[in-house]
Amino acid sequence: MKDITPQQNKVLDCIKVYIKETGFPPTRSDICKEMGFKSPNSAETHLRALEKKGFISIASGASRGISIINNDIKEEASSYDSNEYPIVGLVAAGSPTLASENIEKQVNCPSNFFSTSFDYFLRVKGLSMKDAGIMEDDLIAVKKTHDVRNGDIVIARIEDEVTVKYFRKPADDTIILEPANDDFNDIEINLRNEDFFIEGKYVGLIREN
Amino acid sequence: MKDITPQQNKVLDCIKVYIKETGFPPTRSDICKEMGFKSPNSAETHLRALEKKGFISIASGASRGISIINNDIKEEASSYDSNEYPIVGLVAAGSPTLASENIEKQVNCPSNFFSTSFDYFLRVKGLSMKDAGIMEDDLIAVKKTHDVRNGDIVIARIEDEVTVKYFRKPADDTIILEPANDDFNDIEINLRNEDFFIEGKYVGLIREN
DNA sequence: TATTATACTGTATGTATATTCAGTATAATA
DNA sequence: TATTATACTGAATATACATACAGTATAATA
Repeated sequence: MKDITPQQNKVLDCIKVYIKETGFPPTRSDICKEMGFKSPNSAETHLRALEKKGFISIASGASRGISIINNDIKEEASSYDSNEYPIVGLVAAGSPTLASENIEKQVNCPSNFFSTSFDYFLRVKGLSMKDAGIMEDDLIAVKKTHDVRNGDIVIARIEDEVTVKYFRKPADDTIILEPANDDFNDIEINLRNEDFFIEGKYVGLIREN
Repeated sequence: MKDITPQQNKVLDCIKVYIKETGFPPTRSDICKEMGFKSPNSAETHLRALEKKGFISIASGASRGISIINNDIKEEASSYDSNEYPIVGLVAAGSPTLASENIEKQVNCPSNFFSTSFDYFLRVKGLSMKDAGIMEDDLIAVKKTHDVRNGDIVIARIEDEVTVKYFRKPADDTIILEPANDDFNDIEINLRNEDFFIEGKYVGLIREN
């Protein structure tokens, strides 16, 4: 797949949208209307460029004979609004969370399952968030982000250990991670001394019984 | 959706195949070739019949302006091993659990999502099962069954009220429903006096945050 | 410097295509 | 019995559409 120019990309998008909305591809004239061109040849030349670069195929002589060449498997999956998500189990110390050796298995789940999109499931160890209804072996849907607020339940990494806790930041250089269980104590982190990293945010939960 | 004749079904299939193979819909003439007709009007009348019956839509004046109307969600979903499950909200007293007035919405979820198959989601009210990690507004995956054992979490109906509790049957005519919260008391049911019914069994949980 | 790719306008044309009209025939309703 | 739906052939036609040709202009290569 060769490089596509911004304008050609617009034309390609406009074709995709047209097909999605009508069920059939546009004519040169339709593309002109959508793109604001005044000559059908503007559309024609863009189409030939897109064809040459392998993004579409054009059936000769046929009207509306444009078809999108789809070598993007991801997009296909998203059109059914469903994806495979990894379940991350016991995270090995020092290895990246989503490294293949940490992935327990993949599960199929609609991508819009929770109100917020998410990136993977984390299997919970321990009962430190018991009072928030998060139990041992539950699957937490995690959205990879650094944008967390006070009160959010976050997935954090301190040194080499991954933990799930309430997030609170009372000062610029201090973070407090609070468990939801009286048997556990708050964890106070001094950002100047400790290796601390926010892996993501808790956006949903699944429990298999 | 009205009845479709065998011949109309063949035409509809041939349109679907054509779109799948070329990326755009056929002309009347294309349909004739595929079906062996000798007049474009044969295709035209079939198209108009299919349009009238709601299987396709035809854009007036546009070439290849046929689009398939897809109202068969089940078939699409099942091929991805996925189904629509109802979320049952506040169950109106006296009405059957799955009556349409109780269904909050339908959610798409793979049918093998939990280790046990299930029939619907119930939205939890109250905190009586808090210590079992079941919180207010959680969605419980419920399997309709009467086969419940001591220690199972069951969805039960006492008189006109639906409740989620631990199940225990100490004697043939007695059932005890135990909450998982010290603020609540056990419910003891005498089967000879009370109207009691097991709606199903808790097999999984989903929480949207 | 010449060439090529991009990015357009504007006109023209043959044909691809939808669509109507005129028939024929059969089976199922009213 | 008349009507309507199905299932076709065959011909005619206006127009929807692809596509080629003639330009203009800019930026990027060779």
